Amino acid sequence: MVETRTRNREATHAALLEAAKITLAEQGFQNFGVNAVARQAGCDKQLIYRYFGGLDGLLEAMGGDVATWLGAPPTAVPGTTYGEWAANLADAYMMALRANPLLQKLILWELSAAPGTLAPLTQARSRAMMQWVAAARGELEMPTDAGLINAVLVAAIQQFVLSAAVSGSFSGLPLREDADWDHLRAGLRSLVLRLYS
Amino acid sequence: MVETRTRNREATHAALLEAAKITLAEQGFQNFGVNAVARQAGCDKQLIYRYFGGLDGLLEAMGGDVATWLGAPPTAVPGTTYGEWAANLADAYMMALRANPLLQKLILWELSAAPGTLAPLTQARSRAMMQWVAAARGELEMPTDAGLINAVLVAAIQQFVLSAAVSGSFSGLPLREDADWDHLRAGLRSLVLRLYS
DNA sequence: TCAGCATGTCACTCTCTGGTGACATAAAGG
DNA sequence: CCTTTATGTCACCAGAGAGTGACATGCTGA
Repeated sequence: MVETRTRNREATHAALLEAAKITLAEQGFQNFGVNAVARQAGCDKQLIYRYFGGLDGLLEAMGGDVATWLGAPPTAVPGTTYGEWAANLADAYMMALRANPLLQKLILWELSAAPGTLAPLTQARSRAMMQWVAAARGELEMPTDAGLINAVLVAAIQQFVLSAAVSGSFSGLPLREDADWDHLRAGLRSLVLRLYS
Repeated sequence: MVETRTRNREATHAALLEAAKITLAEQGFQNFGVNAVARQAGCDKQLIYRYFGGLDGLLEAMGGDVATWLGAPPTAVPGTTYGEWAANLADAYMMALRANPLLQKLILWELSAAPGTLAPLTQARSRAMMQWVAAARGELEMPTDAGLINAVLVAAIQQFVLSAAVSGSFSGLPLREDADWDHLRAGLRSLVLRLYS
């Protein structure tokens, strides 16, 4: 019988993982470290070394989780064109990322870290992202230049969300209120539809 | 007669500014601090406090410089359409940013810093960017939705360049060799032209 | 019950950073 | 020549972080 005991390795292990996510989401990667995570978890940092072998191990463990951070993708309605599907997915991704500080911080970290140091998490996130898209796409076939167009969309969306989180705007266009975002969503939708027409 | 003396406030002042740019470009914002800059400049950090009042003052001083970091924008050929102009400018911006680690690190810093802490530099960069674009545009008039389209272009370009610098790719498309970039440039150009047709 | 182990805590070292006061000396002016 | 000031250097402090060895104690099985 495994109840909640004062000493419980599994529970502590899980608590540390949860604390790591909270710390990253709330404090950002700049303040992410063994001390901060242990503080958040309310236990000693020594346990991070014992149970995960250090920060690297903790990051690897977080990587196993990353697929769940985006939630479920929107399901493709059977009758839609590729353009409509792409517009819906771009919209869904933008809103999901906007509501997810943890994922924002991770993306930022990947951009800021020395190359290679964040490899496990980067790969896990990349794979999760692909799966998210693949799950949304039914058996729609892609136009030839969809790869580039979608890359541009994803890139722009990420930059918008990251910039909005820190400055409330990007390149002049305001991204503070919901109305601002609705404006952007509408514009982006028509832009995607035009590109795929 | 102001020659190069062993003691020369102006020269030291300039050396510190230069060292600040080098440090940021080479080490990134994570390692940017009074110690690192002083090391780079080969003098004591005390002088940063004395001549700039601290790191904040040094950043403000860098802000005065920022307009020159992008170099001269491409001049608009008189007979071009807005779409061609936009495609040229996007291409020029992408290549200029790609060749400019200092600007890359600054953008990344702005995205990662706590809101407000980088205000002087952010404003200076924003202003410089506007001037750069304004200098390139002659008396072309913008289509109605050019604001959104251009924002998407700038956002995507920045994300591409930042991601390429750290991982050599973005969302599956490789961005390592010049050939990769040429491919992206061609695709982006046709995409911009289509959007503005 | 009690010995042994797993879990958890503490204290410490080492290094790095930002920041400051005290000191040395080159330059300039009387 | 000598005083004064500006320029530069050094030594130090407090704080935070990574990492580690020693210790305390709850849990478990014999």
